[in-house]
Amino acid sequence: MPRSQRRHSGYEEETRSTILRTAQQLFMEQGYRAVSTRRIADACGLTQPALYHHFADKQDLYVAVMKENLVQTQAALERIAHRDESVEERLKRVVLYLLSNVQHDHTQMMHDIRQELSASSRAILDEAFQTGMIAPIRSLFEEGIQQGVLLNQQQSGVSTTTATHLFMNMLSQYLMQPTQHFGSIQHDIPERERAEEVIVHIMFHGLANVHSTCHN
Amino acid sequence: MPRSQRRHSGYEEETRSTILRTAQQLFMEQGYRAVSTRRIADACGLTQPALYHHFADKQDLYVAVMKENLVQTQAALERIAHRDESVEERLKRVVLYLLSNVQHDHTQMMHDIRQELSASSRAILDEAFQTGMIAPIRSLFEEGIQQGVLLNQQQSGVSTTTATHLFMNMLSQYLMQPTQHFGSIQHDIPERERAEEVIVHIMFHGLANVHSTCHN
DNA sequence: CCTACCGATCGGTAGG
DNA sequence: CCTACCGATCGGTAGG
Repeated sequence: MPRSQRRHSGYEEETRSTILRTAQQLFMEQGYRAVSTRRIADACGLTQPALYHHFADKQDLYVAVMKENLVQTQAALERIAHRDESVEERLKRVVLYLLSNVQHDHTQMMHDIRQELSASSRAILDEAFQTGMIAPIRSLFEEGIQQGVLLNQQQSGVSTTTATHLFMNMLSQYLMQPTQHFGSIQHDIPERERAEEVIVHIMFHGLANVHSTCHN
Repeated sequence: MPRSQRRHSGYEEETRSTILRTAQQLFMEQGYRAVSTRRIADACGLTQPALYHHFADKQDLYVAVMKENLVQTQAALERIAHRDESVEERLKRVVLYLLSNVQHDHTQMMHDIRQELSASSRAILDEAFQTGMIAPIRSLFEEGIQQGVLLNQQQSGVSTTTATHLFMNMLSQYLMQPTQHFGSIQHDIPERERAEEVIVHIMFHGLANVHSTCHN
């Protein structure tokens, strides 16, 4: 349907969602500080002051972007969690989802939230991050423990929360923006397609040779 | 010994090393873009233009900081690698060293190198990073394979380079700057003191319950 | 949603 | 190593 048939408020909503979508991509790629409000506006075909009709300030826009991102992520992760598959299989799906749909490096997001935002914005995004990403993944680890396929904290010394953070940290390697030619580092990450196998395998079985460690 | 007894060139060297030390700490904590040259100068008790007597520009300072950092890291890691201990034990020492002495979040450094620097600075630091951090840790993984305690790439599907990057990524969780009150996230990372046990344990043995997975 | 503009701050230079 | 200053860019506002 052509844009000219929409009402004015429809225009506003469409513009707002364009800004959100554009800003999300830029913030994900480059982080809060490196993305100026003018670059966001340019990418939307707007002037920079126009952004301030839709969002109070840059922080407000960033918070809105991240909240929407995390709400979508939560829905997707809970859909994955309810599949009738093994915990291991579902964690692989989580990796695949996060790599393809949530391209935001989780350590960069944590850095931005902690270093660039006010205490109130920080509190809002902390909540959304816990609920939208940490909790759904952590419950997969907890389910693995209850099923007896994963060691509990007394046995392994690792809480499900720590396991979740470590799990997500392992993703960041595959989320970094490739650059024109970063020499050997880029060349040294050839297994992008099998990231879910690698990460979940290490998380479950590690790299030890069982013939030398399993029978002690 | 009082400063007034030093020669002029001694002054210059001392100032240069003060700048390097100060800038290192600030860049580590906050990243390239968030640290202005004026803040570095202020922290050194200098005016901002004085920095340009010692370094061509901000990038040049950043490169010098990181190169020095990586040279020290390489020396320390190679000392650890030559100890007469198991690969597992030496990897724990690597974790402890990196957490206490190289407080720079490795994903933040990669981000800065890729996003903020010119191609030539990028090439220089890529080289230093490969030589100073990746290579020493990777050779520990390779030694583990040769000793038969770790699976090789054919067996695990994970190259030693990938293992090294994942290993370092797991550190970032413990390297993030704590903030005044970041709610549950800060509270959810209580095992800072045992980071080396947790990380190396997962890297070797994973979290699977061996009674349900080892005999398949 | 635009034009026009603000003060602040950035990296960097001139000149001594 | 300083003072003084540059153009560029930042986030944000005024006024329509």
